[in-house]
Amino acid sequence: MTLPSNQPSPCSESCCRGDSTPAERVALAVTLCRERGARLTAVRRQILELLWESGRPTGAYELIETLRGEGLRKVGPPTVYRALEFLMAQGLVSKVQSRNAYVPCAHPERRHDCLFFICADCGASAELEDPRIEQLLANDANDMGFRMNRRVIEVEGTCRSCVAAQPI
Amino acid sequence: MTLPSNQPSPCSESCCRGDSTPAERVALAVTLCRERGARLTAVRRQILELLWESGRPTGAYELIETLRGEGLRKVGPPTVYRALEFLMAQGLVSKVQSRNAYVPCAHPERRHDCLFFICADCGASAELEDPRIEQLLANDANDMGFRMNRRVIEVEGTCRSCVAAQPI
DNA sequence: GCGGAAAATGTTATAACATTGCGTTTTGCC
DNA sequence: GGCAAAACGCAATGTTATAACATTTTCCGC
Repeated sequence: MTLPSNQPSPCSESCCRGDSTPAERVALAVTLCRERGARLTAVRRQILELLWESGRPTGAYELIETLRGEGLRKVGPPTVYRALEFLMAQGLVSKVQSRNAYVPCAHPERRHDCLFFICADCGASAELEDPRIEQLLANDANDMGFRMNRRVIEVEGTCRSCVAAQPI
Repeated sequence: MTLPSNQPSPCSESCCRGDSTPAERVALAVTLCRERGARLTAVRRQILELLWESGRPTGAYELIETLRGEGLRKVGPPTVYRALEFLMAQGLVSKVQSRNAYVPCAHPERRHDCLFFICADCGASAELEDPRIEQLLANDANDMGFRMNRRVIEVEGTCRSCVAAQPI
């Protein structure tokens, strides 16, 4: 499958691997980490799994609650934050800065910053890639003599299904 | 002055009102608020002033410190957060989500979300407007049936002068 | 000016998010 | 098996933000 490189590609929708199960997502993560010689330990894997199952940006303390509830584990904040740090370093998870929450990344095999559309109504988030925006940002940075590292793009609004469900 | 509408316009640089003093910035804010029937009270004005004087994204608690230091006031967090909320509602200030910090806006007269370039080295931030990026985001949102409200775009990197100052 | 409503601010406490420091356990490797 | 490095558990604490309620200030019609 080859996409024209100047088109945006939605990544949490029905295309891409949008229909993959959390288990499949985690399996991919396991493979990637093995290839990279990175250690996807039990806690780390569990947290990634929870994020995929959650389906929306999830806070660190919410993850702690869930872990404590489901397991026998006694996890503290540092454990979770360290795991999230690892997952972010591997490109498996991204932080939604405007919500202090974390989402799993649809394309961990490619290293890129994510672009998120977050529904204020249902809380769901969709990941998108739009190389045209990347390009413009890169150009703007270049024009200013600015050397770009990371970038955050987050759009807040109402998703299709919540718009549809709304009263006039 | 008429700018071609499809060009990005840097707003904390030497163009735009980049050479305005904090006092001039505050004066503009006073005018705008008067026009709008919004009350730019003492605390609110002071905080806006501090932000302009600071020259970099500044945290709420840092503002509290400074206010306590310079004045006789006994300001608590709620006071500052309420003031920031007001200033943001008026488009006078914007929050840098990736830093939990606040910056004054170069163009309070126009209502728009800001795009920031933040130097990881010196902490300075530059505001930019790029209608082309806005347009692409709007199109992407539209394609997904997503109704867009707010958006956050923050680029982290190294600014021109810090790049220049760096060892090879 | 005066009284009442609305807005803004002060005050205390607490919620929510994140990190430090240090000791213990697990893992990879020779 | 033994060692070093990495990961984890744990307690405390730091940082950012808000809730709830009392008090003060401002606006506005009279």
